[in-house]
Amino acid sequence: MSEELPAYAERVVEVAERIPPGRVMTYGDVAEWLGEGGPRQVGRVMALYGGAVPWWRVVRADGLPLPGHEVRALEHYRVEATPLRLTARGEPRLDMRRARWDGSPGQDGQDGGRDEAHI
DNA sequence: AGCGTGACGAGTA
DNA sequence: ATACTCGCCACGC
Repeated sequence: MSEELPAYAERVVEVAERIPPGRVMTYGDVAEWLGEGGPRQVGRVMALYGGAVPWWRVVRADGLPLPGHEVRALEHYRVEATPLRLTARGEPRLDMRRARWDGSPGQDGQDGGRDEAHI
């Protein structure tokens, strides 16, 4: 059976699928990268069709994991060695400074030279 | 038609 | 760092 999803949704999931392990993209970044729609649109698409793609690599600009899926996301982050940062409250949140992916090739890995302090 | 809500983001206090 | 406000767009009542 062919799942015909909207063209915009298809682009969104394609971008999400193209995000390399250990890296993340914000909803706004995906929208900006596509040049269409906004963060909320991307969020809606992910909420509906995100189950077919690595949804944990698409996060909020705050770097806060999805409420309700924190454990699942953190598990993936631990496996993929995604740069994390501990907040004052002791809650693990993504270190956007290093984990953010701009969609350019060559950044599929971590930055070298920098001391990787993944929690 | 208006109004509220949501897997958002940025600005301001 | 937190809390509040506004802008954004699509969906549902």
